Amino acid sequence: MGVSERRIRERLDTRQSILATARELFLLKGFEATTIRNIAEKIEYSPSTIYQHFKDKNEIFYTIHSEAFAELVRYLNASEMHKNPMDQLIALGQIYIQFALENPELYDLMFIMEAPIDFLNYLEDTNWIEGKMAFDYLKSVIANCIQQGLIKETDLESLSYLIWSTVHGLVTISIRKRGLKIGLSDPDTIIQRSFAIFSHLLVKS
Amino acid sequence: MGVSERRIRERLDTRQSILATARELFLLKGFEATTIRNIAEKIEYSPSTIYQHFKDKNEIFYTIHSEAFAELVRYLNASEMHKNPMDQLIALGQIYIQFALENPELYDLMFIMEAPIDFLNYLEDTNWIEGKMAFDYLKSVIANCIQQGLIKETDLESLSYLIWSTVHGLVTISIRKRGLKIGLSDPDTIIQRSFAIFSHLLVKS
DNA sequence: TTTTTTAATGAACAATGTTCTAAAAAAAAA
DNA sequence: TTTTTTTTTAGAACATTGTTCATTAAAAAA
Repeated sequence: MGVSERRIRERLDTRQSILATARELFLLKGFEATTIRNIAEKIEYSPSTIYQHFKDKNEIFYTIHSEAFAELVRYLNASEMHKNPMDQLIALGQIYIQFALENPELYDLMFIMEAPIDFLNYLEDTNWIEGKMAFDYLKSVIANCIQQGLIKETDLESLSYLIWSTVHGLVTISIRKRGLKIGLSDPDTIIQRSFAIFSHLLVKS
Repeated sequence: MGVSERRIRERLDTRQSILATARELFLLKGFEATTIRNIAEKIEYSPSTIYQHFKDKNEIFYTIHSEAFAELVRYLNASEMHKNPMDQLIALGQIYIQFALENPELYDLMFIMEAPIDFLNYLEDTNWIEGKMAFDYLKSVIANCIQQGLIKETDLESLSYLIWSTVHGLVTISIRKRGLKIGLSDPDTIIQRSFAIFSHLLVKS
């Protein structure tokens, strides 16, 4: 009797609709303004039902954060068209920036906001696998560059952290609204130009 | 009759005690957990009294943010012991990082949190003078480097934005707890090493 | 049909930022 | 000194928030 299968399916459906609604509201109005009651109203359930699917608000946004990482990976995969690892590394940076500028709210959730990390801490989980995997991927590309003598640097971890930090810094100044407020012309343009300078520094090294 | 002077002085005193208490609680428990009622209780006034001195919570934290910038400037001034502008630039980066690691909550407030910028937006003020002045200072040092031929780069603004972004990225990954969670050994050490690599890239360019 | 399991709800709680009206205190005027 | 005016302070109240818990409704199993 496929009855229990149907119930599992139904449970998954409401779970998905919670996530979809949460994401929609989040992209529209931000984290704080996305309330449990708001989500509940939209999916036509009571607020308490949501707590049958998620421990708390943090878990909802941890889940959205995880899905966003899957999207980032889809973006980054495009870098593999380059056979030269140095070209791939530059492409990686550009795509990362592109993702952040096209999805500023999601980027914020993934790399700035506290909610997802708070949920990990609740789980007493010291491993942020989504971030770890992305960073490991970056490291592997940089390792290829070093191996082929395109970059002269032995400290793989520090160099990878530097490169990640640089693109992260470029986009977060803009995302957290510090760029516009100091009279920079166009945020996107200056980010691109700055990254171009950084690329040259790396290639020439 | 110095009575009105005394009253002005008293007003300033309670204002200062609000700020001191807000800062203390903020450093101890963070932004959200620092409530108006909490502050009021500590200074032995009612919550509504606080609203006679500040429009809202954002203004309180905008003010703390401004004071923190004064502290950052005190840190950065130490860089002027270097006569060579390239040395000064490197020192500037190191001191900036030092400030961020020694005052992570304040750095967060200054460069990541939304409260201060929200207050500026409420004022319809498009100018973030604290940030603008700090960035202009950085630009002037970099301009000296370019002028003396120590850096070959004509786009002053983009280069300055790159350098700021890099140190900002280095420290914010750590401050927003993304560093520990990907299995990096010691956050402070890797930040220092990454900045050293970046310095070399800059100097060699 | 009855029992058991599951799902969903509504009311309630404690806490938040903020506002508004009334009271208390202080200063100024008479 | 007494009265009036101004300034400060307080207290209650409002609308929201995340979250919990006892109860009800619904569905499945017996």
